[in-house]
Amino acid sequence: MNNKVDVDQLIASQLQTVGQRYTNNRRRLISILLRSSKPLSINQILDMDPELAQSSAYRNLTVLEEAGSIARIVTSADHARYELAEEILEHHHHIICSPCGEILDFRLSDNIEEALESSLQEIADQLGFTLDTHRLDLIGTCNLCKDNS
Amino acid sequence: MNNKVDVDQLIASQLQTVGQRYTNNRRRLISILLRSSKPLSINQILDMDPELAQSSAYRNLTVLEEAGSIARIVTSADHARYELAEEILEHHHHIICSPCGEILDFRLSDNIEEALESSLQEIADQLGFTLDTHRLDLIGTCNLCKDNS
DNA sequence: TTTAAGAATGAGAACGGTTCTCATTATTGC
DNA sequence: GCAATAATGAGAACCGTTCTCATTCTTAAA
Repeated sequence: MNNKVDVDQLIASQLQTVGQRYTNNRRRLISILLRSSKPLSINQILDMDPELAQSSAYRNLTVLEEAGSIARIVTSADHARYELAEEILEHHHHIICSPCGEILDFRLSDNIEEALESSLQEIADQLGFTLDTHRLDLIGTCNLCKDNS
Repeated sequence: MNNKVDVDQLIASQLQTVGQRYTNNRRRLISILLRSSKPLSINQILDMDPELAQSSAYRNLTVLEEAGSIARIVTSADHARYELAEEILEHHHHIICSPCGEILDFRLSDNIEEALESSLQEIADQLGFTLDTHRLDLIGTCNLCKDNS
């Protein structure tokens, strides 16, 4: 899933499945998220493309989320952040700086990730849950915020 | 930390440390959370004690969070939920039903939890983060919601 | 005990991120 | 081309949460 063409085709078909078009505005949003190595807030997205209207951006991000193309990340009460879905980015986790809200992606080693997943599946079975996914966030303070405090 | 007296003393000293009193309203909130086996939304809390004013409940939950006595859990865009801090409840994780928002607590086996934690510490070091905590959420659908769909 | 100073309370106003409305514009199938 | 339908964007509305401020309660000193 490293190729832009492949990503575009996947997203086009994801949108088609939920009866939505891959419009110009939606392509702009995807393009911004493709260029970013980390989840972006609405304001960051709008700053990167001032042609985007806020209301349409929100609406289209919701559509893209419903299509399964992007993921919305809610960490606290402030702005949500958006990134490409795991189907595109691969499964990963987040490390969050609580002072500034910055989020970086990271991956666990395969053996830890696998041990964790089988353990989680077992727990979900016991509790009678059908599992969609899991999310693992590290909460802390980045070097930059540490220096400024 | 199974004894109500111990919990009360711990919270009293946590509040004192941040220059706050353990008032009657704050005791009511703690009592509600102590009686619950799962994180509660504001509305659930107010339903359990109609004497509580909404604005005071919000303010006191914030004070208790700042004192480190309770934790605020934000899962998506809807209401936040509150539970006693890990210092009181022990370290644990959440399994969340995305249709209805219900949250249950669960614990990992010690060996998986330990392997995970040392791996996470390593990652935080590499990225230059000082780690406060981590959170692991399972997202899925509970049996009840499954039956109703 | 008073009593004064500071903290907590609660009703309602304000705030702000997000969603909705609706008139306009673009796209699609015939 | 031409309807029919979908997408767009500006601004209004929504709603969970926070703030304001007048009142009530606590605390500590006398």
